[in-house]
Amino acid sequence: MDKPKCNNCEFKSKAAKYLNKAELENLAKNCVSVDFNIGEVIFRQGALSSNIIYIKKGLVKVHIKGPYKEQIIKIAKAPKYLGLPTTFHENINQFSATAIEKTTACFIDLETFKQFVFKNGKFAYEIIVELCNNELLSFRQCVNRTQKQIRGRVAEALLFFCNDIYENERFIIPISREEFGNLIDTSRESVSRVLSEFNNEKLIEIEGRMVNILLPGKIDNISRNG
DNA sequence: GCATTAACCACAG
DNA sequence: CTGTGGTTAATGC
Repeated sequence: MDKPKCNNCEFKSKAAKYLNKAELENLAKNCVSVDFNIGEVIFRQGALSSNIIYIKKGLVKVHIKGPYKEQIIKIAKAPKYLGLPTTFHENINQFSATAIEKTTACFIDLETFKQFVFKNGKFAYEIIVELCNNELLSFRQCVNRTQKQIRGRVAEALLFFCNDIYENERFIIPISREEFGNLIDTSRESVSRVLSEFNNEKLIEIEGRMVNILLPGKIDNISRNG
């Protein structure tokens, strides 16, 4: 844990770029940066919090308790705000976040953050843009989870890792098969099966968690057509 | 009926 | 933690 120098932060959010010098100094005074190792909980559902959390670096899984089990909502890559949707009206976290890669997160005092929103329109606008994107994403995830079959959902998840997270056809799946299944709402067995199908069909190469997408076009097709 | 899809179980690395 | 095979239930021709 250390005091960040927000002024010349190399991971400054799009919104924070609109903060002036005085505001950035104020932010620095009311914010701490914390490093997390893989598997460490960044914030936990049910715990009290008066912070906005900004992921500067790393990869995080967002999860929430359902009626039966813990459910992974999404994988979120830095840079991104995470504590946002609930903290304005609630000071109890409504979901949890856990690091799945080495991650650095800033904990920003809620009152300080609110003042920026009240007084700096451009800052607030960028926050709204991020929220809108989040909402759109969760709408899409909702439709896809319900309407696509498992092959489509696995293909979609592979493309997500490939395009949105690693920007590379070769990558290492950052979660277990169990968690993969949880994320796309299916069993670990089905994930295993479909991945080896794709492997046998020469669409991907897979060895453990290492993936190489050989035919992104075909995978994209499967993803689209469910 | 028969085929497809996917979950659950069990067992082996 | 994974991969695979058998079984079972639901759904759609």
